[in-house]
Amino acid sequence: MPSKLAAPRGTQDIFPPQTGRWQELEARIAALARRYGYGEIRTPIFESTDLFVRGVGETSDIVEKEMYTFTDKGGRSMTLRPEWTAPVMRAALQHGLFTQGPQRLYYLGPIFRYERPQAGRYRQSHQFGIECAGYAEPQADAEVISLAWDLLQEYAIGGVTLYLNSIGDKTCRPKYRDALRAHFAPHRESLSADSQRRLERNPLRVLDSKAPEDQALVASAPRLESFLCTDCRAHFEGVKLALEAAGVPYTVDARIVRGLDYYTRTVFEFISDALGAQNTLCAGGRYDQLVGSLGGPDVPAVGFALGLERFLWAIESAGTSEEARREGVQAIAIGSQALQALLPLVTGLRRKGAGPVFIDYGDRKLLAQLKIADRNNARYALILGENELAAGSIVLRDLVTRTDRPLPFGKDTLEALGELKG
RNA sequence: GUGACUGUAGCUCAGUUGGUUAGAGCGCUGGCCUGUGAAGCCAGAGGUCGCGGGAUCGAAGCCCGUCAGUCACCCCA
Repeated sequence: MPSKLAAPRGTQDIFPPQTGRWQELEARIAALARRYGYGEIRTPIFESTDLFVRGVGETSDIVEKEMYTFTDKGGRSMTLRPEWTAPVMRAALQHGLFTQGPQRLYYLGPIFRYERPQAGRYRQSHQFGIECAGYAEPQADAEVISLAWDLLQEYAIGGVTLYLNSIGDKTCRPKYRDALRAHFAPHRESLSADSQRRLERNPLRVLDSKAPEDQALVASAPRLESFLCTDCRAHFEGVKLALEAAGVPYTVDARIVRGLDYYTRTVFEFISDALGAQNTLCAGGRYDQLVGSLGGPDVPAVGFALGLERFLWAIESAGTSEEARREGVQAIAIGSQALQALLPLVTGLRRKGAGPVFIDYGDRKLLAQLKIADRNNARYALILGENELAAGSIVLRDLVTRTDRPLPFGKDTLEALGELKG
């Protein structure tokens, strides 16, 4: 393989028919977002490095080791977007959107993270997500979750569980953090190396450790639930109530803590059992402090991000994707004279936009061209050879029923073919 | 960043204890079956056996390194 000219590690080239599946998913996402009243936002693919350091958090893994950072010719430090929320909030803030009341925005596009690729994880991947900004009310949390749920339902993706938790806010979380430290510190030597590191940086993350030696201590750790302040508790109850009203089933899981620093109160993940180790299809939460930390007013907000590669993977393993149907026409000319005569009809059919029109220019025999029609998944073949030219006719062959129908070949042929669709 | 496994034609893979010009299927190109499709027959193109070094009379098979891919860890969409 010419490794020198291969796509960079962790990126992929996408071809037909796979690009068709992407287009279909993107179209359905746009329609769904619109039904919920969300409008699309597009932001630059790179931003000031500082935006992510301040927005996502200095101690997050994204900022610590996963950013694609470069210096531009003006000596500014720039970073390829590793996540959308900070840029979206930056853009809304910059253009004064928050002075106009609550905002419902969705986005769809690539993100970049410098990680070792594996199943369901890439260095360039694509996310769909929404941000609902301006509402502190729990109904907004449920709305966001409900939209994600609907998308999963549309594709009949089974084996998905919604895990829900509240991680408190700036009044109650510090107390819980201290309690966790107090709980783990005496046993720090028996914790896994990773967890010992987590204990210093972000004790909450010890809770979702997978290391077997940590499990006993994790199980006996104090529950965040008992530390939630009354406001957070009320909010969490409100989210549950609104989810029940929306008919969205959930499972409360105290171990959901999320990796980004900006989350407050509600956090959630949609986990699929059809994927590999990277089984989070969609995740998000509330981030009431982010806009303020970017230098804006206090704007409460909630959102999620969904990984499109993982979503397409889940669709594939759910077997929800449809077989490619035969569509369009293969125009077949036998001989250069017939080709010349057929071209206007081909152009006419293409301009009518009824479906794909294929044609082979290679001076091949009928048999060879029918094989090409098969490969193109054409529904019909239009055959023009010497016999037809002499008779002033053209043969329309239905490639599914394998039946021929002669039609007069002339000015009216295009109209006669009007009913051809798929 | 760590670990395990893998790396032979466009794709999927053979290649037997190291031994002469490296194979198959599919795909591609051309031909045949005197113009009717997932077919058959014939022929052809296409490979510095990931790359570099080493030991050997001799390496696609062994040793070392390196790069890439896959999966997993960390972490996350």
